[in-house]
Amino acid sequence: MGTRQRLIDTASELLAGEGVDAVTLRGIAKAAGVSHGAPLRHFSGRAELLSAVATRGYADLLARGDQLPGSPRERLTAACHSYVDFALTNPAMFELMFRRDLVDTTDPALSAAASGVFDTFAVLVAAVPTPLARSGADLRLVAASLWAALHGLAQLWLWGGLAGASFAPSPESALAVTLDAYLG
Amino acid sequence: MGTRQRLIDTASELLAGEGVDAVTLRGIAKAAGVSHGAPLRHFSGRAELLSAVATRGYADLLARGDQLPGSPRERLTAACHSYVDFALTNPAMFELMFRRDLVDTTDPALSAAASGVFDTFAVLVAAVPTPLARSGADLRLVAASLWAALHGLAQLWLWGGLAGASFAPSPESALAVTLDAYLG
DNA sequence: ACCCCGATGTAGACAGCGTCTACAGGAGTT
DNA sequence: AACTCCTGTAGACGCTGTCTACATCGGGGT
Repeated sequence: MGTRQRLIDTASELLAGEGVDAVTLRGIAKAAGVSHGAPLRHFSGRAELLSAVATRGYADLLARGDQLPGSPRERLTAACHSYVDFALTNPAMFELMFRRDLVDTTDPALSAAASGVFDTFAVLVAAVPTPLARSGADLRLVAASLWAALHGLAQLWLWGGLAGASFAPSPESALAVTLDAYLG
Repeated sequence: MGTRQRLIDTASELLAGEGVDAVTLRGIAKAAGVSHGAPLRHFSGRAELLSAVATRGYADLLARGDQLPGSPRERLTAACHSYVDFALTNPAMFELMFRRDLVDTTDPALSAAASGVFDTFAVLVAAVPTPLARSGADLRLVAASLWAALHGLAQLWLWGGLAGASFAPSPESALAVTLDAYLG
């Protein structure tokens, strides 16, 4: 296996195990058994390496939402659950994927992977006759709005702010309310 | 004015002007005209200083949603618009407020300010007979879900991902769809 | 066979960062 | 007057990302 791929793998493991702060170029190099300058032979800098990691994160996320069984409505609800579940299961990867300061937002592979996720989700939304769709709303706008709702749910949950004093909802119960709002 | 308050003010200006990455202890100290070690006489570390800045951010946000005129429904929609508008107008502050790695999440003043925002929002939601409320959903759960939807909208917009190829919605149009989903 | 050159990896250096420690002055108390 | 706490300064340390100089090695052209 090439050093480049080994660096990406090592970074992914470090990310999942130690969190996003622990993913430093020098730490990755040490964990991969190379010198601290070796990563710069394969990536222009930290942002480019992390972009490669985040790109694989989007690919993993897409693989979850793709080819789900069931009716259009079932597939959409399954995709929504899957999105939140991905974030809660891989919090560090989820954070990296949406941290503009850590990745190279101009990376074509990264933006392609990200758009792939949204496009697939938009197709799922378009196949379900939601109340919003019946009222004539733009379907891509509905998809963006629902995606944002799921995204905010995951983000706020990871942030820890949804559990206030004397109020500790589960992510599932909040997600159920969200899906109720959109799917009727 | 005391040095402590001057440091908070300087950090806020630096945050708004240069972004969250530029808010370094040494940079704040230089901008405030003190030595690089002076901030540590007033704050235990960077996290505590940034927590004070974020606390004021929550206070500013709360001031926007408080005492809005009109009917309960009008006040809720105004608060929703206000939340997204705050994020889009103060992107660096908004990012800082939800960056757990930058602030001290155990700071009592910070968590109190954050809960104040959510509690105020929850009161606004409880005063409006939404379709979800009529169907018997927990009102605090509805508030959390709607808050998450607004939050995700702001976050994804700042992230830049809502504008895909051949699809460039405005934040307002996406927000309108979101409000439609929750308020019917 | 030889040479050369590009690719790959190493080691050292540099500036910037947060944080710790030693030191200096100044204000207030006893 | 002496002592103590508060505030500020200056230097140091280890960490980071990144740059540069140098070594090594393998394949292609003469």
